[in-house]
Amino acid sequence: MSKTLQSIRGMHDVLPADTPAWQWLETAARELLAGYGYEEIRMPIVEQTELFARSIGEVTDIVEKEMYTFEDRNGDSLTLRPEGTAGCVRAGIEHGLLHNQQQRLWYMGPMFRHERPQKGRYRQFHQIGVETFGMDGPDIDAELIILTARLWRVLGLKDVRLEINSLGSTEARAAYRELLIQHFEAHAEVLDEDARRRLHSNPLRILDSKNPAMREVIRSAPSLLDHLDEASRAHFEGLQALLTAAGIEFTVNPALVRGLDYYCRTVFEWITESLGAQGTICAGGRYDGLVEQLGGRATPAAGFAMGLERLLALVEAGGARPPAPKPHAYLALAGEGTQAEGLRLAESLRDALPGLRLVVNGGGGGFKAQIKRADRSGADLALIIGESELAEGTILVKPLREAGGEQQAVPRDGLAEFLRARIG
RNA sequence: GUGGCUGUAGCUCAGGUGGUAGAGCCCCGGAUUGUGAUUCCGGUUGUCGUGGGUUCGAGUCCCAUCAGCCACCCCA
Repeated sequence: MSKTLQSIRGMHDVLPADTPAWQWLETAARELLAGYGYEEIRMPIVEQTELFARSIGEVTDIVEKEMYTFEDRNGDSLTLRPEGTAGCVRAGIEHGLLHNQQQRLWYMGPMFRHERPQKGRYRQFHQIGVETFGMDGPDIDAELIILTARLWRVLGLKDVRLEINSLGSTEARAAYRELLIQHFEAHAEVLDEDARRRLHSNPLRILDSKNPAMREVIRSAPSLLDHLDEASRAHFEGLQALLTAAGIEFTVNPALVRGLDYYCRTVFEWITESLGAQGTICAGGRYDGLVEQLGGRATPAAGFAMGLERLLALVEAGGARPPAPKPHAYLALAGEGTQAEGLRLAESLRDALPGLRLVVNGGGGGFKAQIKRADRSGADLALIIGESELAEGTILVKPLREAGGEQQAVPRDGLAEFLRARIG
């Protein structure tokens, strides 16, 4: 007795009913990124574990408990990528794309995190990542945000808002962190269990707490924005001016922190209220120190990633239905000798009409059944060859969608021309 | 990793207090010889997530396990 096999928890098949939506989203993103001069890069989905430990941060949740890590046959520790930036930087350093150059790159593909699945969160999920290198001004931060805003327009997304913040330089961020820990330690008696746990792992997130008992201690905490270094302050003000000039609405959220250690200065998140608890559809920021940290020459960098499952869920929630391509025609073949003739005809039609979407009946079946399949296929036309058409050298063309459409016999030699006018 | 809810035909779901399973949709066939989506008639479909236990007997009770959904945590 064989047990039925199923997919791994949190890893889902994308079925034919859903692939049109995926392709629509992917195509929209691809075209938009090309329009801004971004080039695609493709990396392996497996990297040395050390790469992620060194980039994302040893004490982050991702590295501590969410990675799919395993031993290669030769004993190396490998990991299924939990995000794309690390691999992209590694590839850029390895192939000399970054030193003294400007790059605008993007990639798309699956990422893996061993988390408890819930709405908008899966163990295998898909991201489009965009990374820029060699540009240190707020202009490129603004470009990244502006292009995502355009993508939302293309996709018809409405319920999204932008939050931005600045973490300051790596040094300023570390100094502020210490200040914050001191502040909360001084008021340890009012901290709840969550906050105590986060005090040393992620003190900035305590600012996010909704616990009313902690409202006062949070309000009186030092603000990150008051402790920015001068250069970061200028950078952040520059970004805000550029966004305003571009007509992009945003709110500054001083509590916005990204979970990955490598971020500095600008961070941003696109958030929706329409998806439940997992409302971040796109997030990113600047990571000027990462390239050097991974062994390259110091190179300014900024980027973001968007979650495709979440984007698609949002498109769905908004009621938009990406179109599924239907066949133009369905070829029904009933009777002696019609199969060979049908296949030959189909190939000659494909030669003459490269964009033609034509389904040839397979698996036999009676006349009635084949017409029925033609209807089910969604095709506009049924092309019918029975024994009498075979003898006459004609094809019966039957409109399936247009009201009052009459079927007509078309000579075989004229069929391609006849169809040409009817396919987009 | 923690918690709540759920798991019956391909799909959506019924199955009071235990007595070995149903509906709709879908699919297939038929309603005069070669014509779909409507109508009528007929038909197929299940180891009731899995494994134990209680019982004369469990879809129905108990335990475990797997999976899904939602929330916490964290994040795209």
